[in-house]
Amino acid sequence: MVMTASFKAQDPIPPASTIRMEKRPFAPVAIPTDLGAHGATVNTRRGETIALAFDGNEAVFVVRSGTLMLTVTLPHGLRQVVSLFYPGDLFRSAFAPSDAGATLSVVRPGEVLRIRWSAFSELASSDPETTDYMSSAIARQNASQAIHMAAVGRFDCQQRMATLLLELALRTGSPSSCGGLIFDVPLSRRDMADYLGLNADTLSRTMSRLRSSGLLSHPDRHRALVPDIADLAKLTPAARSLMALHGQSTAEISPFTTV
Amino acid sequence: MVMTASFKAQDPIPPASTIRMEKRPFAPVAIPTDLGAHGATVNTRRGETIALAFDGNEAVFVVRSGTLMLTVTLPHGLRQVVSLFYPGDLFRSAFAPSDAGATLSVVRPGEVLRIRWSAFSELASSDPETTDYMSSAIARQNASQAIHMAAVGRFDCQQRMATLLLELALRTGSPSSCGGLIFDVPLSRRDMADYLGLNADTLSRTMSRLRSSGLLSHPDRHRALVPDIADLAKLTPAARSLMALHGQSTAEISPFTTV
DNA sequence: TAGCCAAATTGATCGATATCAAAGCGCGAT
DNA sequence: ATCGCGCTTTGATATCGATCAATTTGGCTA
Repeated sequence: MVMTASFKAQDPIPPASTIRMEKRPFAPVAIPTDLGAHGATVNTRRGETIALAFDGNEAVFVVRSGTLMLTVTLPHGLRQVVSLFYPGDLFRSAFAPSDAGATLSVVRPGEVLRIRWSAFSELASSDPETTDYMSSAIARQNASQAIHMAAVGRFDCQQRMATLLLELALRTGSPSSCGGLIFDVPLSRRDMADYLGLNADTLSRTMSRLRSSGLLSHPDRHRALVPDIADLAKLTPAARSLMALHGQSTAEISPFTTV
Repeated sequence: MVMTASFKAQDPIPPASTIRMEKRPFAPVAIPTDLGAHGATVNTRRGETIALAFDGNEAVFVVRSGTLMLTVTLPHGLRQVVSLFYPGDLFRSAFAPSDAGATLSVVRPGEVLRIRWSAFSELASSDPETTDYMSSAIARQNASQAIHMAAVGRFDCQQRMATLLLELALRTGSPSSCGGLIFDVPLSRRDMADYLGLNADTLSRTMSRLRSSGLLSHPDRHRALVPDIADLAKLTPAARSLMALHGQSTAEISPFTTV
């Protein structure tokens, strides 16, 4: 039945209070265990490029471990890292734009499941577990992309840097023996800059500033140690959203004040 | 069967030629005609905010006509228009990030189908037409978002403006009686600026510059007339990608050179 | 261990865009 | 028709981040 519903018709510019979504944590839906039976398990190597199509077929990639990165390169060498894919994330070749020099590559080695799109979509329409997984993964990734968009479009250099670090910490961090959180920073400076829409020199400078203010230290080039994650969170306006998205109960990290 | 497939393992930085996706036009899949039977048809009014949840239920919105806009507003009043939804596009409430002041609002009046997520997902797993529609809409939108990301992250002011204008022209433009393409510009300057990650003043200035160079004229404030779309396309590095995405055969618009 | 190359850091300078402020214009309300 | 408010335009100035260039660091190979 079609009914012309009563929408919440409001003033052109509604009061802020009415426009917020209620808190809706993204309960992670696990990768179906038998998904591996429908495709190939691939051990990825750092720096490797993953072909988006194989045998002319579209594919779906499911990240079991490690991290992938989607990049577009437009004329004039304009390069943008569109998104990062962490364990549990899903990527379909058709998500990459045509004529945009899109590549999927490995920033952190791990295991990726590659499944023919035809096989995957068939499975998704017959197996509820796969359906749920796909829906929730896509929803979570879209929400994540929205935050990333806001960061690149609206944050200043330091806020962007803090956002990326917090994202990495939440996704792959683990408590360090000497207190604080330690995590891999698998991206090169250039990749980070291209992810954040910054110049690599500027990014390096910003990182040095964070380091010298004691928010962060580098045991080695591709690792970061954050003594107090709450201090880092204070630097990015997206802190609350990131925590809602990338998990860890807020309690683990609080108390902190969103700025 | 699990097989550890032979991936296209390449050098850390592969030659550009190997990393491009082959041209893969996004064949639009039409909105299933009987989808209306599963939800409510809503006539949207300009400026109206659409509640993302109703009765505490998640929903899916399918744009039949008009244009919607997803906005996030983070602390400090940082506002970003994340994406625009045109006819044929689909939005699920769970695509909006939590704790990010997300709103869905109407920039161009039209008709939107609102369906409970529970009903929609059930339908999607039983009706192949709906499954296909959902998959293809999401793929197309993701690809579009990737281009938008690159524009905001890497383009200068004029390139971003040209990108938006080309996007609008491709999506909603129609041939004008006096030659050229005419189309609605339903967004306010501020909304455009927030979409492109620019300051509204700067955007206005850029627009004036385009106008005075004859690439564009404004019959009225919310309309634009582009005498030669190819000239506009020359200004954005994303021209080819946009055309691949937002349709119209390239022939209609060529000859143009991508820059 | 030395040597080499790519990546990262750092400094100096420049420029594009943000910011601030003042008109100008359009549109709805009275 | 007039008024008044908000959106838009435009100018003057400030600033953050980009660019260019010179080192330094790190990692790999011989």
